[in-house]
Amino acid sequence: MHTRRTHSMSRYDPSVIEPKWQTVWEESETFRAVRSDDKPKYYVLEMFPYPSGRIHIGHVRNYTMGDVIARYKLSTGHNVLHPMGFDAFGMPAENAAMASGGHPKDWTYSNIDTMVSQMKPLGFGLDWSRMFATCDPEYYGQQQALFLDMLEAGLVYRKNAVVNWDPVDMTVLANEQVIDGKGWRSGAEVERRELTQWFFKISDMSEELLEALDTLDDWPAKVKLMQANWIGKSRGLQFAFSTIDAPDGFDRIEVYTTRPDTLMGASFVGISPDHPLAKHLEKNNADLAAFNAECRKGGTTEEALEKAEKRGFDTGLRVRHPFDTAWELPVYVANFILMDYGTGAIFGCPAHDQRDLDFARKYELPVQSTYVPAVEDNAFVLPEEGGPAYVPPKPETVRYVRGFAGDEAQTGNEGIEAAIGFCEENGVGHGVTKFRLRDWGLSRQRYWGCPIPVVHCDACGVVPEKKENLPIALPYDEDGKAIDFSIPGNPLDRHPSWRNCPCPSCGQPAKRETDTMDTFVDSSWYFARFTAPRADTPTDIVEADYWMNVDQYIGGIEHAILHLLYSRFFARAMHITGHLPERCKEPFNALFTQGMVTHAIYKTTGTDGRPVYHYPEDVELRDGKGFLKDGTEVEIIPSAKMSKSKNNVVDPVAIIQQYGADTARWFVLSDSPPERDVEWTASGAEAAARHLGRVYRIAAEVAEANDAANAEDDALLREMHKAIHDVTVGVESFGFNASIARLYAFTNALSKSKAGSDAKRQAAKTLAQLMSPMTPHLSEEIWALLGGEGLVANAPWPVADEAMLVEDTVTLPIQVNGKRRDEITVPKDMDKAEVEKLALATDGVKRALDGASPKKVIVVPGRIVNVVA
RNA sequence: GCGGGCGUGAUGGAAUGGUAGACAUAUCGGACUUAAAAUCCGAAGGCCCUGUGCCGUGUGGGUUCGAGUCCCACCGCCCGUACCA
Repeated sequence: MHTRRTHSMSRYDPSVIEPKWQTVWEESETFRAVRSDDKPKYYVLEMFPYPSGRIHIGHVRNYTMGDVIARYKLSTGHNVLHPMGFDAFGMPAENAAMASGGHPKDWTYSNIDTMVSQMKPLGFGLDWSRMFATCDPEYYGQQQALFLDMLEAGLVYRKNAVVNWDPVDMTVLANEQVIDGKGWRSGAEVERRELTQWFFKISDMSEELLEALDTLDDWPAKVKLMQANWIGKSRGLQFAFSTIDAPDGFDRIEVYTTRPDTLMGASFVGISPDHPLAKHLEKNNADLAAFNAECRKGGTTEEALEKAEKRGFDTGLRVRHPFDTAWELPVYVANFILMDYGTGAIFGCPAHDQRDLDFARKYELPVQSTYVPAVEDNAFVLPEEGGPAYVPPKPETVRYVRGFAGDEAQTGNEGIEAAIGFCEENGVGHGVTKFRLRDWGLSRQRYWGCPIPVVHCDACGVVPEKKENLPIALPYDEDGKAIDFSIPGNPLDRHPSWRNCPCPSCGQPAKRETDTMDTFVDSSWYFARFTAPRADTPTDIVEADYWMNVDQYIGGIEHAILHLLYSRFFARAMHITGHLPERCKEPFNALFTQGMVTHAIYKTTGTDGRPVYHYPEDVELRDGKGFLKDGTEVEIIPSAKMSKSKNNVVDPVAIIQQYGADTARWFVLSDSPPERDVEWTASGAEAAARHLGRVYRIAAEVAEANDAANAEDDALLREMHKAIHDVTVGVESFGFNASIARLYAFTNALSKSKAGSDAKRQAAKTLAQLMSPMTPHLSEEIWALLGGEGLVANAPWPVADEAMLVEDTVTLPIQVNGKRRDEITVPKDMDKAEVEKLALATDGVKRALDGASPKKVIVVPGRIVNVVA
């Protein structure tokens, strides 16, 4: 058996070992997912990558975590589906074409080739046969079919919506392309402009998407909380102010408020610059028109709107207070009111809202409290007397002074309900429930996306394309001439022939829709497509029924809201349109959000004044400062998410080539808890490689050893069972770093053990198995070396023997007043009174008590004793 | 601005409300070596009056027999903020 000499196997050489086992896995189809009723299925999925060019260390971290789970589940007897694909549509491909010529398609597929060739040497247990990219016509054609089904089901509609408009480039800008309110290329001040766009009716599902969060037991609480806040269910009062001498059609202004209990403290009415009344009034009011135009400048992000200086314009119009017709309130147009939320109009109560108070002080409007703290507080200053706005949380008890519910102290929520009741009784509006969640605008005025499969016909209007004509594929060129991507705007709009098509309804000449879909659409159903990636319908219901749901989904916390919410919506839409079973409405059973890999950004300023970003490998660090090769000092921005656009990415390929895939995998898992962000540093990779070499050496020695069984065996086997237990718990709870720490300890124990060869071989084989999800190649090698049966990848996961985990005695720390003073070692199940007696007799306790008698002794069995003096 | 999260030695981090710093990195010392590397063994939170002493988990309060952990406030950083993916 032992024909090879220790000498020849004492060196661990990943460049030989790793390709060898990868070939074995591939030839034996170890990770090929095939439907089977023999074993329970397990679907593990990591959020698929964008093909930015090369993989970075964050990808390695993310996909290694998923691979640990996939390999662990395989060895616990599951039929595992672990696929990989590419989220391949999007702006960077167009930007690349714009910057350096070429075609987005060529750029994208070339990047995919590169990234696949970089991922394969990492030895991930993936079913590569299921791979696809969302820019494959076979994928996006099925997405178009889905869109048509959703259109038919009433889940899609058109309406006007605001976009960022670059008035110089005459093009729509993404939020990312708006920098400090200016277009990134032209530098022109961005304007907000309305376009007719396609929308998914996600808001119809607000209530359901909110309530179903409670069923997601294996999702992080923080993600559920973020989604709940984003959906933003609120209870409030909707009513109308009647206007005085207003233009025709504007005799009422509808407002929505979540604090109707502050109605008697109202001081002004505010409307959005995009409110129909504001737009009407600006026609005859040049100053207002100028003010509104000013408000419409700058980007459309909520952040930009909220952070902008709060400004208002007095329209001169007045409304009557609903409970006092003599009480008139001014109507302001205000830049902080969003047309998209509520009715686009509010009333301001400065006493109980800091933003309204700032506004009131700026425009010298009255301030009047409707409630005060329930308990006397000398430090409290009324807002009308110069204090800050008094804004207690709704469940807090207050005393109403101008409310609707009497004098006795009550909570804000009670006051709100009383106010709604009073208003309804008196015919002033009604209580309503509203959601913050808006419908999902999916139209993009860009080339590199999935074309929206509809046709505009002069006679028939907007007509869905026929399914038999799908896919509506993107044209590669302009009828033989290359598309010029350096011209701003969507090339589909100016394509000579692609737009022209017969109307699917009447057959007359018509025009294709040139908007493409938001790339979030592509990523909202790819998980379902992986169950049958070549099907000629969006899903194969038999395959989907077998493989869905995703049992474990893994991805970045940055996707906590949009991607995950859109996917939850799509799963429901796919059920409604017959593409997924009802039980798949929540498609992800368990979610794990891993932290981001961050790295410093190195920045200089180019001759044109724009920032230039430098790769870490081009920067030399000296005394905390960074320099380029030519000696130029760079600005160091401490730590940010790795991003291609900032060039602060670290290429893992060098580490893989130098130390091997197992070292890279072991290293990215070993040092940090997976949910936490990590500042990337390669220092330590060499030490990780040394450790794996040591494990191999120990295993090789054990394979050669020939020592009789002895008294040390039991201790080693106990260590082994404890390691099995702890590593398993770690892997199941994403505590990979804790599992690895435990494996270090077990390796040290094995290395020092004087046990017999049989016990050592058992321990070493178990060590290889426990390491196999993280270091699969090394583990296969050791497994084979020690005569393991078959592949370690397929070997049943070891089970800890409970009897071997139990200790007979336990060491209890003894505290006096919470400070550790001594310890005792006692039988595990010694009774409390006995433990107390021994504890009080220790030198440490006697010294600390100094003759005094203890007031109380707390004995926590098996954990600690605390003497209270 | 708003929503969510994080903060522990030189460094990454460990710790069901129960001995803070496991495990590792870097460092230092020793063994082996002509030497170096590799390997093996060991040390190590801070402070001083060197006592079985005091302090110590971003800052300040609170709950508790006991707080890194729970609660409140603040500071700093990160993520998201609906057209980056």
